[in-house]
Amino acid sequence: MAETTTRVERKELTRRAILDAALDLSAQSTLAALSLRQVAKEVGIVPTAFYRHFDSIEALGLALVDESFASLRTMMRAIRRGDPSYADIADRSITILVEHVHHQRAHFLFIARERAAGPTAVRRAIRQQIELFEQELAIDLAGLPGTELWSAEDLGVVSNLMVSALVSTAESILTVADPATERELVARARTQLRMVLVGALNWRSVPSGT
Amino acid sequence: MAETTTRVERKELTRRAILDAALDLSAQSTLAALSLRQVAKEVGIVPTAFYRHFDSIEALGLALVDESFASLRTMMRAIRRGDPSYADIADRSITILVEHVHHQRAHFLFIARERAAGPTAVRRAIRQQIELFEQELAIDLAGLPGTELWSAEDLGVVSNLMVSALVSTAESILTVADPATERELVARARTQLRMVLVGALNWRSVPSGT
DNA sequence: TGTACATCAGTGAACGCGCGTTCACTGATGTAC
DNA sequence: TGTACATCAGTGAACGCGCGTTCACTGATGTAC
Repeated sequence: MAETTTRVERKELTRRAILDAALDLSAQSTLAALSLRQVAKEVGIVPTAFYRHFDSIEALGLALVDESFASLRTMMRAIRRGDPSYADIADRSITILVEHVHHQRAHFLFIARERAAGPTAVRRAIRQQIELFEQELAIDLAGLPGTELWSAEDLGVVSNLMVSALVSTAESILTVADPATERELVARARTQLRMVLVGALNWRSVPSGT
Repeated sequence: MAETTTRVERKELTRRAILDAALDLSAQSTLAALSLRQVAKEVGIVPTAFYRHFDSIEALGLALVDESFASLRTMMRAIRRGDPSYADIADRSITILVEHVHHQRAHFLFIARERAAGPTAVRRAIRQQIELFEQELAIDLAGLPGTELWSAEDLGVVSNLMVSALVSTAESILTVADPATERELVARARTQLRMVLVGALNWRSVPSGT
């Protein structure tokens, strides 16, 4: 029963517990409606001890944004690995997205929610991260065969559309419970990403009125 | 200075004032963080008078969902009018969307926010309305030349993708202040909708591995 | 190794405040006759 | 048209509660010597 942890380690444990509790509790409505006292109670500390770790709920929210996108970046790297053809990049993106949505469910729920409803600083941080995500996807697209002549503008248009579809798919997956519906969603998302790539490769050659 | 309004008319005026105040005040964070007392204060009535009009803030929220989508349906009808070619339907959809986002800004902000963060009943109501919107778009698509052989499934995939892009565009427009950036967003959205249509018309003919 | 002092995560009382909701009420408007 | 009664939107006091934040504190852990 000897104490095996240092003071620094125990502080970090409490910090983690606060982050986890906030992620959990904010799911019931939103960060904006979450009280410091609820979090403290859930963690099992006195309300004032909260201040040893964060200045405010908003500051806590920014830390959660960082955490959530760290897991997204891991996902991005997984998609980028390997040597994907066009069909691959659609398949791989969706497969890995679905896997991460399940594995990091709380983080994805948090982002989906606070993107639109969080405190201003939190919303801004999330938008920045999604833009970054889009830019990285544009770089990936630039490495694919057939895109050599695309402008930076073209790449941006396509990656933005793909990210919109991915965000929308992730949000849909978060709201469905049964696996059958989810499989349909996933199949639809796969088709959509392929359509976007096909459309992007063809659209300049199509007369504007047809 | 004679009273020219009936009791019923005055009650309706107060109800409107409550809805407008809630739409306005909830923009500062979200419906979940909005108090009945704030609304009452803004309207200029005593907190308890709120109950003469709504059972709770959540009930008020559902009324706002109805209102917001009524304006969206007006938009849909505007898009559906006329005899659009493919190029037209993309142009017209974006033009009318942008116009309505400006004109009904508060309603669009409300939907964007509460879709992810509102009380459960409010979220569900919003999702239902967006699905309805998608289904109506699928019907419109079915009337366009070139889609005769598409299955209901195909129509659903395309309309879902288009609605995702439109929702994303509307949300982006709501967050940008300067007209130049907005013009870029609009141009991008136009290109995206055309790409989707081009992709949808071509994708079956493309070998899956290319 | 032992001692004296510093650090600091967590405590607990206290504060003033805004919250949703109850209740009995008021008085202008509406209605029946 | 005039009167007596019913309706009901809005009032105002009161309630118990959870909120964020302040403050002085405790006592285990860490550090200097």
